[in-house]
Amino acid sequence: MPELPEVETVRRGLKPFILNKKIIQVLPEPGKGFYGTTTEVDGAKVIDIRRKGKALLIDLDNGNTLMIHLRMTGQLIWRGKNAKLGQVDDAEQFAAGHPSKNFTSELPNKQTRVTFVFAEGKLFFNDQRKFGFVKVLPTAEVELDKFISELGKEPWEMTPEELYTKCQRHGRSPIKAVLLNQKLIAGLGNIYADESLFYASVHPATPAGVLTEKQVAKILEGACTTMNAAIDSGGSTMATYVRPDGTTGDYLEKFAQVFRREGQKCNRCGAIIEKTRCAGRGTHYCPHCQVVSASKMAARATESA
DNA sequence: CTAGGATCCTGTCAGC
DNA sequence: TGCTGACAGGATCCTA
Repeated sequence: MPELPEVETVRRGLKPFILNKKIIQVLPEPGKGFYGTTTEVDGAKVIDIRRKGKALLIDLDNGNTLMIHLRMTGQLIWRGKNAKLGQVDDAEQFAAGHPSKNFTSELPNKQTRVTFVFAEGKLFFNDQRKFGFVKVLPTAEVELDKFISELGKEPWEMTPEELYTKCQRHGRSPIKAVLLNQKLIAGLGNIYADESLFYASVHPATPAGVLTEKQVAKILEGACTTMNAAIDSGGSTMATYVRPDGTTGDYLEKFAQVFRREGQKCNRCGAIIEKTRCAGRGTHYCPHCQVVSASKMAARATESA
């Protein structure tokens, strides 16, 4: 799950709990995604929490930074020392990232990769698959990290012209593949790529090179709009995972127009949303609203002939 | 250089 | 019930 809005939600949500607090001890599970030594972390105070694309950066007062990437199934869960299990208590608990029952179950568990012990509580880094990681870096060298240094601009930092140029350069790639490439544009994952393309009424398989500047601008607008909406609604957190009646759900229900809505009606035109495979990923779209541009142009040519 | 596919890992779900 | 294969909210590595 964790795309830019979820990582931003983690950043904002963790701040009140760990900013200016001391990590008494870090407890990594051996071989499970902690790169560094515990002595680089133990006893250090958190002085800032930043985000670059989908990477979370926790700056420490000893000159080191914890770079955390949640990848597909990572989660960060704060349990205050007075937290009561199963109780949604914003003052004592915070959970965000890949939504799962870990949000409300006892921790650490089998999926816990790293535990950060504070006097005020514990921060758990959980990951169902082992794709996520925590890496200790000198703060001064964060920008040199390969992932960070090659990261593209975030949608709101980018002009439509810039994205259009990238689309031209990768003209034969489906537009969805361009949107998923963090080196070209940072922060979009499978959900927001699909949602942005729905917003712009562009078919995910459209070769990036055939898109007009206007279409690219609309896609960029869609990325900004859908991700901002997700950040505003809290992304995937415990609050959006646990419904008021105590059952669990998915924050996607609140705003997704196409993602995981295959077989349901398009909110715009009523057609049935379809799911296919594009750029190696499950891809959702409305077959009526989102038509491949190339075929659109061909149809127009036929009409005028 | 770009484009496409395999791959890392564990869990879940659909279909026998 | 148990087995099997597909596939998953990400990114990298390898090949052509």
